Amino acid sequence: MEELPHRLLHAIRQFQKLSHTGHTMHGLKRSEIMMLMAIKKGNQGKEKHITVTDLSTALKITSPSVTQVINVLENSGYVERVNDQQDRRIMRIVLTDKGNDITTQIFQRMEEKYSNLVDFLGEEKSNSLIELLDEVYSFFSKEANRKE
Amino acid sequence: MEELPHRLLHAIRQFQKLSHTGHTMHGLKRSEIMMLMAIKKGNQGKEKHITVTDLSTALKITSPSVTQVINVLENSGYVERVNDQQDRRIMRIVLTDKGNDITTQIFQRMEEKYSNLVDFLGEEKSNSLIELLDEVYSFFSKEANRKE
DNA sequence: ATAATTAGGTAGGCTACCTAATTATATGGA
DNA sequence: TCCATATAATTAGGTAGCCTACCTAATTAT
Repeated sequence: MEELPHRLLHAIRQFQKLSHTGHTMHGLKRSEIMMLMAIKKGNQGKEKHITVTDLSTALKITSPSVTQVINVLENSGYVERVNDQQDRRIMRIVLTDKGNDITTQIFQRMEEKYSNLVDFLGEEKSNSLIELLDEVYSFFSKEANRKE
Repeated sequence: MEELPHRLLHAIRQFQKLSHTGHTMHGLKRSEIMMLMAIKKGNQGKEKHITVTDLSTALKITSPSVTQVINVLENSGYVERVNDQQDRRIMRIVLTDKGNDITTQIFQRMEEKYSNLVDFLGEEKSNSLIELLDEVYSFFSKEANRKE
């Protein structure tokens, strides 16, 4: 039996390779899907629509990266940019009807996919996994900061 | 409290973002480090050195991708290509002394890093995590195959 | 007024992959 | 023995998803 740290390294590496599979639908790329979900989530039940900066924070990518994805989604007619009236530097990102429809479908499919995973793992294990992933995330985030 | 599937999705997404941080040292890229480790591991205690095809399988990337990384490592003097005598189509990849030294250091640092993680989590949780990551991996692999 | 900051955008580059086509070699069967 | 096919690796070119460096416009603080 290999040592624990090596087995952990291997399991993590293997798991992280998954990020490049799946998550494409309706001809949208993974990054676009994540953006649409963040926009819908950010706008839910709020009177003010989400901004580029908020999206950058939510998705943990830089604002130029947000801009690029929004450009694609705007050209495809899924979102619109609306100038804020109070602060004219701010762009608020709004889903079009078409964008809203597709994002609703995306949420449904994601819900389905991850519900299946929860069924597969069981509720207890799913909760442990969330907890463990958070712990590892904070461990590596701390480590990354320490090395700056 | 949000629903379990959504929390799981979020935890997984967040965790997978980690793959783009860390893992660079000695001016080597993540892909190059992974390649060096695979070469050293593949050559350990074997009379025949590892091939491009073996590396492709081990790292789960295509053989053209292996070739590219090997080119960089060869130009930097970390590895050498050696023609197989029995089958001259085959290239065997060998670490140079310089390559071996650096890979030994890489293994040490990885060992240290993941030992720290194991210490942080504790042995029991580390084992659970490995098990859970494997389960999720097999779940999504199955799903990806099903959709082909 | 002016300095500093904030929000967002543009241009260009990088990593880590990929697919398709090509070259070189090996091998099983007519 | 020759050929068709298979296999190993490489070459050529592309893509997704980020990044940095820098810019303008607008706001806030002095």
